[in-house]
Amino acid sequence: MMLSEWKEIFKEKGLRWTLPREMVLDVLSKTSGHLSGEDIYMSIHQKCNAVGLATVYRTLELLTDIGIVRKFEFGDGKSRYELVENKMKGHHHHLVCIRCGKVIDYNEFIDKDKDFIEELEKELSKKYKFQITSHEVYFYGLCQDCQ
Amino acid sequence: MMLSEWKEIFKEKGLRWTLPREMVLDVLSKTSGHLSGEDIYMSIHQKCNAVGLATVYRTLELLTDIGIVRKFEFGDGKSRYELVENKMKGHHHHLVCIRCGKVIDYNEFIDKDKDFIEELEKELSKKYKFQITSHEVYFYGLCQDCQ
DNA sequence: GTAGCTGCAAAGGATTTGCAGAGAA
DNA sequence: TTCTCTGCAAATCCTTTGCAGCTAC
Repeated sequence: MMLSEWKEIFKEKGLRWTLPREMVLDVLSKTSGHLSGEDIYMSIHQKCNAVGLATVYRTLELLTDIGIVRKFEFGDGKSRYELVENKMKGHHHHLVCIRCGKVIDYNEFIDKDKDFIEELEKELSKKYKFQITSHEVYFYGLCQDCQ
Repeated sequence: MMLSEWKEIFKEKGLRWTLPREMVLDVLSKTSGHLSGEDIYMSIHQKCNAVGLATVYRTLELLTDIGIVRKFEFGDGKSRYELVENKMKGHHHHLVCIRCGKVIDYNEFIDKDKDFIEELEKELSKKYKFQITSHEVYFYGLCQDCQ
């Protein structure tokens, strides 16, 4: 997605288009994801030290609320943020290294995956009367370097 | 598992069997899981106010390290703890309500699940040279009460 | 002009750590 | 006795909030 499109979304929702918001989106769109609030703040700060950490968090919360960004927890106490639009939209499957913390989003086997998960989702919805909106799959272990 | 077995494990590892450790294990073994550090501390405190919160956390970390307890993150900033031995050993599939935070561990469809996940695990291991030790599946949505 | 945003600093909540004393082995 | 554990309080880490000033519209 391009700046102009995000701007449009903000306008529709009556939100203001500001420098901090633009910069947060810029950082998120230029990385593969898995960035913490601090990461994003640091990245912005390198170019311009006029944006505060609190604003970064406030912006991330806003973006999460309006569905542009997705928040993850990988188990180290920090939240991670990623643009929803990214490649595997709606499909969040991760390999997490329990030693170094590296996270790989795998995109192989996704089709097989998808069919399976979708059916499971349907069955679970029925069984537990849950209105399911998303899912995440994590595999934990040691990456090649840490074995 | 019974107290005497845990005691045995502690002995083997040269760890001491103490009141706080016994009480943490007692609480964990008497609930279905998904307890936060605070929950466990409170639960212990009702019977005996001689155990500190820090000790509860230290004990949970120890139990996690030696593999008796498993730590989860459901996205609300608190860690949750659960005995590894519990029913669906090694199979951690959850339905999380994004409004009220309720978590259901589903145990239907586990067999179908299991085969699928195991095969996927094998393929991912090969492809990414990851030594996978565990996995977790989360479905997020609204529970019956919150819809 | 006027909400909505912002930066800063202070507050908050969960978890960890330092330390001297307590208590398993 | 010895060395691990413990409680307490203080510290830390990530995140949120209060507030007065700023700025997009």
